[in-house]
Amino acid sequence: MPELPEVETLATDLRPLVVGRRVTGVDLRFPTIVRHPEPEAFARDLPGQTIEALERRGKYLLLRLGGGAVFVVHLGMTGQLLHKLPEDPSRPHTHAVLDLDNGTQLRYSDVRRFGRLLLGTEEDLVAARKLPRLGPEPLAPEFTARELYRRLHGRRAPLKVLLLDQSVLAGVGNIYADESCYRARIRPDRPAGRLSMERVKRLHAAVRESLQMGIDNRGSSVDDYVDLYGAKGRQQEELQVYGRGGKPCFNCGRPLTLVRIGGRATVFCRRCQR
DNA sequence: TTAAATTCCTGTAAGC
DNA sequence: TGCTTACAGGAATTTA
Repeated sequence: MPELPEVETLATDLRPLVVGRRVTGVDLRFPTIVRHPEPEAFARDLPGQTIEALERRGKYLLLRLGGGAVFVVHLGMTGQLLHKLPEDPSRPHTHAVLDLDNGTQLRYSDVRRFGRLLLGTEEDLVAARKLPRLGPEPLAPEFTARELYRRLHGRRAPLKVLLLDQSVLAGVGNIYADESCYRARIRPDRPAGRLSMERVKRLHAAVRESLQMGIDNRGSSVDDYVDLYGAKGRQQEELQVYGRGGKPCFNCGRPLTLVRIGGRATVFCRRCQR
């Protein structure tokens, strides 16, 4: 599923294709995928807008338009954004198609429909509770181990739960949370607020390395994730623990433990992670 | 404020 | 073979 590295890959590929382009038409085939404003207003207001910049924030894709407006895409679990020509066949579960002024199309498909499309100013979307307040960007230079320590300190929830909490840290999902804990050699069920500064430093480095490796490999395609052109990433081949419950740990050979933490499947090594 | 539980959604796979 | 059921999970929402 799309997490920070997958959305970053999409943003990097998409930027040169859409920045400077004007949206000439919107075909909204499954209107409820639009969460703000009303689908009718969305389909009416988006055409005519020019995409001036494209950014990633956490797992969100922000396409900045004129006048302070922003077109927001969140892929949920199975959302896909594809760059196509009008004559290309339409995949199943294509919920929205944007026509661009160079004759190409941006198509959004999403089997489970956990994703969402938004349109408005960032302030309005936050005020309407459609765009949550996100924690820091894990890869930003100003995000330090001390900052992570401060955000975890005093919290009683398991580390895994807080790594998944987008208001604590933006962009980490189930795959990279498990991979980061393994890399840091910390049990994901440990109360986050009791970790020593030394261990938080290790965690901080592990989170950043796990995410950067994901970006370098163009994302993990464990479920439906594909890039703009429908191609899979390579990071799923590098995963150490995610999806490997019961299989041998690559470090010590012992079977990896599968548990549920915060309602999420969590895999870790009882010997290598303490 | 924090934490835990529930909900949304459908394709896939396991079990009978 | 064909049916039922459990499971996958990001994040909003509800409850405690």
